[in-house]
Amino acid sequence: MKLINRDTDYAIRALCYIFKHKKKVISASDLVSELRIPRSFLRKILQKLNKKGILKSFKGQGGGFLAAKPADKILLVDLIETFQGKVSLNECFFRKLTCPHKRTCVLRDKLDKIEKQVLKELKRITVVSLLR
Amino acid sequence: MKLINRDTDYAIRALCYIFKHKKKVISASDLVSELRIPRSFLRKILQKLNKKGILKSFKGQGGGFLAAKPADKILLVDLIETFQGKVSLNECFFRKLTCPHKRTCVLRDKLDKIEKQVLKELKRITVVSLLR
DNA sequence: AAGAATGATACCATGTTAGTCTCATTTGTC
DNA sequence: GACAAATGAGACTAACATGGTATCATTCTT
Ligand code: FES
Ligand code: FES
Repeated sequence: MKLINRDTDYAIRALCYIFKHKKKVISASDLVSELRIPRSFLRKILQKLNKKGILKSFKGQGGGFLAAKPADKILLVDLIETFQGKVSLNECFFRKLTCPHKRTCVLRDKLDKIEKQVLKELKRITVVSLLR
Repeated sequence: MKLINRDTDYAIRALCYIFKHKKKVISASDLVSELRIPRSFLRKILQKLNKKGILKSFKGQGGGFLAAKPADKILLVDLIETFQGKVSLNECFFRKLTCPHKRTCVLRDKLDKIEKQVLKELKRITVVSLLR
């Protein structure tokens, strides 16, 4: 049961590197040799970060990526949702249909509470807070 | 990202049924027709609960299962760990080896804190609290 | 001895995760 | 303009996890 999968993890590392070299345009190649992440995989991740407006991309020779917003505006929870979908700890299994107990289910209630706590914490973690 | 998988979910339903019919020995067949869980799958789950000392089993004609301890002594977290392994939200991916940053990693620190909170909550939920 | 139950365990189908590959497009430099 | 260096888009794949099935052995009651 992992809160963070590999895509998210790599995204975090890439972002940290990019923020540590602010102002310079960083290419996928730079990141590959620095972070030792498989090239194609990393490229997919960078593209996604670009689409989400977290990075800005520049094509062509000398191109690469720049941060599109300040590090303290990038929340961990946004990265998680970008690569793993909504944080949802409390999906009910009942026959794959909408669960008939949804309104009254005690377990659902309790897990919802836990989810809210986790979400609150995840929203407090930004890329700045990971830069050490 | 689910906190509870299908095995655990089924285990909870089975336990609730068993506790609602305390004293009677409940066979897998009873549970199958009541809960509409695939027979073989449910049997595997019941066996595991037995091995873990949460249920007591009786073989032979008229056999089945009884709760081995009171409902308020069965913690949700125990069920989760029985079927899904230790709750561990903060596994680091770094090259599948022990991570060189383990001591200093800021992210690890923050996720550890979240994990502790979740664990604390999960320990407060028992089967009693799910019986409504 | 027969039948009803669980114990143990191997097997299988499907979905998810992590990763690869190819080709198209854009851009800077000569 | 040609070419090389970069990203964009998206199909494809290998390995693993999840959810479920099937089989045979063992035990217990009658
Ligand atoms: S059983 Fe469906 S929401 Fe709880
Ligand atoms: S990078 Fe390995 S524990 Fe954080």
